[in-house]
Amino acid sequence: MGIQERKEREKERRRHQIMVAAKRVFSGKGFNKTTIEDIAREAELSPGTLYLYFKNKDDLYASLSLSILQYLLIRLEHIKSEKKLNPEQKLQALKEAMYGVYEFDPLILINMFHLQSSETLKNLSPQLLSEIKNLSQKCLEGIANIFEYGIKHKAFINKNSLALANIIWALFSGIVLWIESKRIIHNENNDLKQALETAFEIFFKGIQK
Amino acid sequence: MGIQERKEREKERRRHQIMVAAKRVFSGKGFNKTTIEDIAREAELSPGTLYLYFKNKDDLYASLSLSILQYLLIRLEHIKSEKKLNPEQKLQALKEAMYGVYEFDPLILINMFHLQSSETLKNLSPQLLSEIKNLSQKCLEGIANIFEYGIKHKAFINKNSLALANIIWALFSGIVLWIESKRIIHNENNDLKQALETAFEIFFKGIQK
Amino acid sequence: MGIQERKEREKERRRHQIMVAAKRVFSGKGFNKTTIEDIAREAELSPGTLYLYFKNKDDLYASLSLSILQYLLIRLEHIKSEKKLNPEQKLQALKEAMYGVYEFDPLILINMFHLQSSETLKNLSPQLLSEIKNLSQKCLEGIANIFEYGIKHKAFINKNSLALANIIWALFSGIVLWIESKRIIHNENNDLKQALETAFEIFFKGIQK
Amino acid sequence: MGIQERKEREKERRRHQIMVAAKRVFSGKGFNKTTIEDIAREAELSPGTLYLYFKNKDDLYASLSLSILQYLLIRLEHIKSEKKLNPEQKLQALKEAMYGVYEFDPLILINMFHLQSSETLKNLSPQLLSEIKNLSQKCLEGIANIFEYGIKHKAFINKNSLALANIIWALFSGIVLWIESKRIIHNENNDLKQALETAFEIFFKGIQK
DNA sequence: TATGAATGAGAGTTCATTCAT
DNA sequence: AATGAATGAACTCTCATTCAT
Repeated sequence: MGIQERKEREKERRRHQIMVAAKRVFSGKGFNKTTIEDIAREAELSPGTLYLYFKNKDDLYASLSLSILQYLLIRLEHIKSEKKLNPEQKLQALKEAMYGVYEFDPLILINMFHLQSSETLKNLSPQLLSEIKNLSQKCLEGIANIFEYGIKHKAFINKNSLALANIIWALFSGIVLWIESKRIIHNENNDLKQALETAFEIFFKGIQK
Repeated sequence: MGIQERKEREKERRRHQIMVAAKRVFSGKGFNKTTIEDIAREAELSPGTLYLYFKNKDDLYASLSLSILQYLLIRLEHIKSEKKLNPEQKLQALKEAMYGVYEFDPLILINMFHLQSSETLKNLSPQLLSEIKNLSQKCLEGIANIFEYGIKHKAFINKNSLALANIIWALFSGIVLWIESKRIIHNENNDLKQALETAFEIFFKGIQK
Repeated sequence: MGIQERKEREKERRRHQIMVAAKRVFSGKGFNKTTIEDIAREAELSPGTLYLYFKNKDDLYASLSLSILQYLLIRLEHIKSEKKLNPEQKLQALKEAMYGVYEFDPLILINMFHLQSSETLKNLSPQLLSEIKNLSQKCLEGIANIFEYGIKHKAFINKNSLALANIIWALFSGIVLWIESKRIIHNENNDLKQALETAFEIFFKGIQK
Repeated sequence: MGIQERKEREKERRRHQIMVAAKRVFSGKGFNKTTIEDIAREAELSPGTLYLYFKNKDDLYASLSLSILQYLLIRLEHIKSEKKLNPEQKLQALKEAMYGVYEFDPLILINMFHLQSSETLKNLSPQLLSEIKNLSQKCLEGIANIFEYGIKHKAFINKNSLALANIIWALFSGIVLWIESKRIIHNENNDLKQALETAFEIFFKGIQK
């Protein structure tokens, strides 16, 4: 049992090591220009080994997203459980959670949004796809829950809370991708934090009663 | 003279024919899964012919974006020249222009946002890249101009107009991509128009004085 | 009749114009890197037109050699008809003829030696190949004739004259190609004339009785 | 340790196996008509495998030349170290070395001279090109050394020894290519050995004091 | 479990040649 | 006679994946 456990842990650690390497390479070169060998080299493993831990390249890519969604979900559940916060404070907490997700690992986040908006989605294994769907669904519900709370307390305008969640999520991803894109196209080093701050400020003002 | 003209027109038509085919295939399979032969088959031409009209696959892909940006720019200039509109009406016009862009050709728009947020950008010919930069720059300025107008008229809160333009652009792209992504992941057929409508409503409310 | 003749002459001129262009391009880029379009552009004609004058690319390439062989043949026949020269003087004349051939058009000459030593030979039309064979045969005989003359006059050692002709021809081509190759590899600007001079001097000394 | 060594050896063997196959195919069809797939098939490997051992087609082609130059260099160094030979005997040894090089592998030798006199040179990797330059430079110096020796001993006429080396090298390559070419054009099966013999005889006579 | 050599399908692209005008 | 747009076969090279060790 102890041995089994240790093996389990070691396996998990190996998986993690690969994901860290993958994240770095994907972020630097993008999905298509990244080769399995690049990742293997970065992880100091052989290409074949990667296939012991991930079904294929797509799966490895998508697995990165799972970790960040899990992190976000924890933050959201934490917000939900904070009974003392008023609606506005919850919104502030959401903003911080989102920025926290970005700071937690910008590269992974960008990866995830790329994944979200890309053809890769179509090639995932059904199982992984369903895990992602499941998690992102839960996250959306977590966000919606915050709006629900504000609406119930007559602090926010009466809109469908899930619709609001989708919009704020789209806003978040749009900003992250657009800022990143400007960095590539224009070599501008725009300040994401500032942009997010402003966007949320406007959004919050926009939904207040 | 007449001959020259006719040839010019035919050449343009051929280019168009290829772009239409490309758009369809790219939208269906994504950039990387789309092969030149796919497009050629769709356009009922031979693969070699495509290279008479486009330097390579990247260029063809990016060319699609140019057309839609041009369309948007025209709409924006039109809004600017409408002297009788008050700030709120201009914002409404912007919303309609954006939705118009989507309706003009949803597939191309999605293509463009994919391009914007992807590695493909890094591989474009400098010339084409600069054309895109140039056009999108002008579009952003066009949007900023609307906010400028509202700020000057004390209708909008006093924020940097270009920052606002970036945010609304990010919001727009985020929504389009996110809705599209939900269509793929969840087979949901979400209503983009409704989402845009709500998002703009909130945003407008958020920047009003 | 006059018309027919003029047409004939114009056709010949066009052929010539193409060959001149081809020579320039082939010399600059080598056979394989040269495209038919390159040549057409240089000749200020369209690709299709070239095929009215030459069966294909190989033929065009080989045709260049014919002209230079013809030139050499004339020089050789001239030497043969010079009854007043002694064997040594004839050898000197041969040397000058060869250098003359080089000067007549170095590019074509190099082209021809490349052709001689290359795979292209295998792809020529039988007709063109036989023309080349025929002409080069005659040239070799012309050279052999000079040696024959020297042997008969007891000025040269008694070797098979055709064998000698082959050797001097190989020496000539070897030097031209080798000097050219050094120019490419080492960026050296070796003096072909000097090398030829020395080589012939040694050779002549080597066959004297 | 033993494992490492064995792997090294096997890798070398694989490389060799590919080179043998390449040589055969190149010789039969020439550089341009030879496809990577041809070579792979001949080597009983897959096309991809070739790229594990050679950077590209050009590199594979050029690598063939390296082996023969190395062989020649060894022979030349051997001649140099033979202190008992007089100048004439050294020349005889050079002749034999050259013929030995031909016999060592006629196909490779012809390949190398083709390479030398062709556009392919322009496309080699700088590294490989410099290896070839280096080796051929050393070979030329080795040959020049023999002439030097003869000149010092007053056996040969006083010419620049490197110039003589270039000439004999050009003569050698010229003969090999010309004989090969006659084999292709005329289906003659000329005797290279005889031609070389005669050529060297004349050359030697030509440089003797 | 880990390796990494080998695979081989498949991609983008080129260009000699054709043929309707 | 001249054009040049269109063809499409053929090329080199890449790389995700497998499997014997």
